[in-house]
Amino acid sequence: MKKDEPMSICPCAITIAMLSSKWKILILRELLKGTCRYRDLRERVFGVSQKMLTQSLKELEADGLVSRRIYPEVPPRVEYSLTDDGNSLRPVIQVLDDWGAHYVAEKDPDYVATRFNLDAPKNNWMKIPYNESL
Amino acid sequence: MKKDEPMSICPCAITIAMLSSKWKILILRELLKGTCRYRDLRERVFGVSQKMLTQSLKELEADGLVSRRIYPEVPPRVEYSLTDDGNSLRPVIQVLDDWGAHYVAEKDPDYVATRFNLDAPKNNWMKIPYNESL
DNA sequence: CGGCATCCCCTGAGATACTG
DNA sequence: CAGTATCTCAGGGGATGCCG
Repeated sequence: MKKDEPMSICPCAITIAMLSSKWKILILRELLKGTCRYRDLRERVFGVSQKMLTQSLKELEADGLVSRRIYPEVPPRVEYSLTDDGNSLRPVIQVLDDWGAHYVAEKDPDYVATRFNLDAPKNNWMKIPYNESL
Repeated sequence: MKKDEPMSICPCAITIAMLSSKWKILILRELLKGTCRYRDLRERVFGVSQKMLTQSLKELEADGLVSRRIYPEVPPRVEYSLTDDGNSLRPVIQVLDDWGAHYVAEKDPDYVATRFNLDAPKNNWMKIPYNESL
């Protein structure tokens, strides 16, 4: 790869960059099921802090994947849902899910456990309800 | 999500976690084309430092996606290639690539540029040869 | 209810120098 | 050629407290 060659941007790197902050995929996964209030996401995306949830939602909104609707009520109500672009991620997330499921199924469970700190009692990341399919 | 409910691990989060270190997807993308020497990867994965390349390859090998073959020669020769598991990522990366390409195509180029620091002269990340398809 | 503002810590990653 | 070994630093992300 010469330095003076014209370059372009790797599309798969773009996608990974957009999805790779710690909680985003779990948030998107939840929103794939349908519109959701902020507090619902806090409950369902197990382990996410309020700061990270807010921050992730903001970025997802800036990226055009999520839309935010505020109802002028007291107490306030805010609903999050996927945009068309967000929904277009469904097959992507599905493929990621399938590959991951196949990977863990064939791997040494101990390796997977240590690799992702599943043992640590404090670790809530990656957790989803048992037997929940995408 | 109750605290006492049995939990399982989100497969798509696993996949994202495995691919989301800064250079991995570009390395894998390169290895999808075929076996490669260390120095070839250094040239072709534009902008990767020698430390990050070594480190990423190590992790990919530990994850069982990449295999490393050393030839007992002087000077040494080391070739990297994808394992079967690594190759099974091809459709995954293809989907990521398609989605990313579609995303940037429809987005405001200025937004994309600022979002990913494409303007910064020092930024080499994400760069691939012009007109190179997956 | 749905956030912001702070403080703080740890790790991912860059830069540089050295080795079998 | 294909790596190690250090040092360094920015910023991702946790914890806590306050606000409209």
